[in-house]
Amino acid sequence: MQEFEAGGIHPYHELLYIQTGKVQLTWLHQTYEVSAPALFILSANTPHRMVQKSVQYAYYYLELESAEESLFPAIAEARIWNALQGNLEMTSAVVRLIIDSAELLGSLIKQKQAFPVKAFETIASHDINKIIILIKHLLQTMVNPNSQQMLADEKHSFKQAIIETLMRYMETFYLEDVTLKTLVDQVHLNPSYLIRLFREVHDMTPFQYLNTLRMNAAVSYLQESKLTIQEISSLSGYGSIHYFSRLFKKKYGISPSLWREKN
DNA sequence: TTGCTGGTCAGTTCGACTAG
DNA sequence: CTAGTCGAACTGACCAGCAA
Repeated sequence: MQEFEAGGIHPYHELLYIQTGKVQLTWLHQTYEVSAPALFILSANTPHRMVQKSVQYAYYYLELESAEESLFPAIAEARIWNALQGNLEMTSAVVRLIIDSAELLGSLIKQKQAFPVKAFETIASHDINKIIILIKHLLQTMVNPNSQQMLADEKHSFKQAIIETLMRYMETFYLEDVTLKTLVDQVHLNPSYLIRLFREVHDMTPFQYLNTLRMNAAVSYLQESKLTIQEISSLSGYGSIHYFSRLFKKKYGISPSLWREKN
């Protein structure tokens, strides 16, 4: 079988529905091997790659416009939903509704030519909004502390998903100006609670983790390049050479330039 | 369990300085 | 002149404690 591959990274959110067959999707360092029906929700600017795993398969994907984007679940929520794919509890009325809606949307896309463009876009937009609202409703039910369905391991995986979202974010954007606010915006939690949660799961604060990433990058630049300390500090995500130099000395006991000489 | 508040201190920036 | 260090001042991340 010649394997088909699709995917990439896009500045808009995406819905990916597997109608028939079996595929493998890699998204945010997670690999999901699923059989139809499965509906993935892919956040904007997150790389993903899909590989076919059966001879017969069919899928469609939709890029979301700004109106639908405002409704789109946070990355942490998307992670939880995507992890459920291929193993959906079809006896759940809400899950049934979501899948039926995705099927209907697929039928609509097939008959796209039968509608004026504007009419097609309006109908599709309503279907997309319905699907997103249903998914968010289902996730809220899952994470509601009063819900009977909320099992201990689900709670754990929810926290894990939030922390992993933050870690992947910092791994991707460590060169940018990452602040507590940008992290908060990723998962929509209270800042102090976010830090407590991160420490609980990872035994370090978000910024300790970020600095570890940056320092690792700096060390490899010192070892493998002839860049100046100024350039390395910038390429490692430090806004200021002064701060980088001091942080480096604190960690390794000597300045960056001396470290390079000795290594 | 989750979110908020206020105090503390580490993180960050900036300007001055030294060495080569 | 460039690269790097140091010290002072400011900012905001973090923690502890409390409330809902």
